[in-house]
Amino acid sequence: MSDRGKPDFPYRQHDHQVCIEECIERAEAACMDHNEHFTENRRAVLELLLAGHRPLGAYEIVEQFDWKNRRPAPAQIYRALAFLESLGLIHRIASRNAYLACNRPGHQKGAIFLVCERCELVAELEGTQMLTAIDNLSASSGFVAHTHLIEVSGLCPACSDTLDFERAET
Amino acid sequence: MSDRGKPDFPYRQHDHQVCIEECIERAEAACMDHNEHFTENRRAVLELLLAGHRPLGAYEIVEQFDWKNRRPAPAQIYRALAFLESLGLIHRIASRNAYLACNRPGHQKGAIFLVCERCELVAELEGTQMLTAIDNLSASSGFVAHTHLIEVSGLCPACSDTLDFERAET
DNA sequence: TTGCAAACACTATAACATAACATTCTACCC
DNA sequence: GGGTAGAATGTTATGTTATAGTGTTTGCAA
Ligand SMILES: [Zn+2]
Ligand SMILES: [Zn+2]
Ligand SMILES: [Zn+2]
Ligand SMILES: [Zn+2]
Repeated sequence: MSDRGKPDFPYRQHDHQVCIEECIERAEAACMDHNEHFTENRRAVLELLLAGHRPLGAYEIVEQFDWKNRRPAPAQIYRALAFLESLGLIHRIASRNAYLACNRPGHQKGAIFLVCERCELVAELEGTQMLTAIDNLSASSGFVAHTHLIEVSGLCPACSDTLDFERAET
Repeated sequence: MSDRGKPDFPYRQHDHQVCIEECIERAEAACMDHNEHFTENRRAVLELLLAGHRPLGAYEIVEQFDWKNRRPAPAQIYRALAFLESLGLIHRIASRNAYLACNRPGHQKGAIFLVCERCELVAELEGTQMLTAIDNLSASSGFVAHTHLIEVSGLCPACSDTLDFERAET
């Protein structure tokens, strides 16, 4: 069992191969559930996103995608991204125009994204409580909330330490 | 004195002319403070954004901008937007790729945006408490937060009522 | 008035995303 | 198997958002 879902994941050391395999399995299961096909294209796009806990732009995916010596057109990548997002397997990071593989099984809604400005690592935190608080705040103005976007930019633990160290050295 | 800053602003009826004038005055003051110029271009862009409590895309601004019979290039609009944003006079609404005039004097940081999916009206709520909560949550993972993006999509009070009414009629 | 820095004008291009339509694949019925 | 409907893909083109680069004008001060 992985540490996925714990608050300091993915900052902690973990077996990322297992991490990837779990996500792929989860994707297969999700497709089953929805009577959809986990086609080679969709799998390939998801695998590229799973390679690291960092978001990729659609055109970065195009560039890295040389499966069977083909170079797919953007439209195809965007189709796969839309499909994966509709199943909650990936998320769009609006502040980066980029896409991230979801790592919280069964919690596709209500995430808070912590985006490192230096290394681009993204952590996806459970945010249900925060969202409830925001919904209540909205409701007190008469606003009916449907979807939420919460992204925090800053420094991940490793980059924060590195910069502290560099500052101390000078 | 306007109702600006109260939780149900701008949903409530208000004298929008006063609303605009206050924002312009605030912009002039902010430029003074920073030893910057409130040039005609910058003023014109801000005025277009102030026309309604809804965000405009940069290219919408280009289209509406026929000041002195000129049609400025996008670059010029983006320069004005960057300037105004640096002074906290406008905000970028990431989920819409659009720009909104700020209506919370003195609170350029820590806003929560409520974006109506139907009429595009945007309310800007004070979100300091929420941000503190998010910072604490981030910090418990070792993440150092710098900037925050909180956008909620849904229905404003008026649109929510309208849709309820339409559903009741059928 | 001369010189400097900020702002502007203009052109081009980068970066991100979708529309439209033809073709291929897949599941299912006969 | 052969036909067929719907899903997925391949391909081309275009739409949309944002920035880079370069030269000119403007405002201000020494
Ligand atoms: Zn991992
Ligand atoms: Zn980092
Ligand atoms: Zn107003
Ligand atoms: Zn509305």
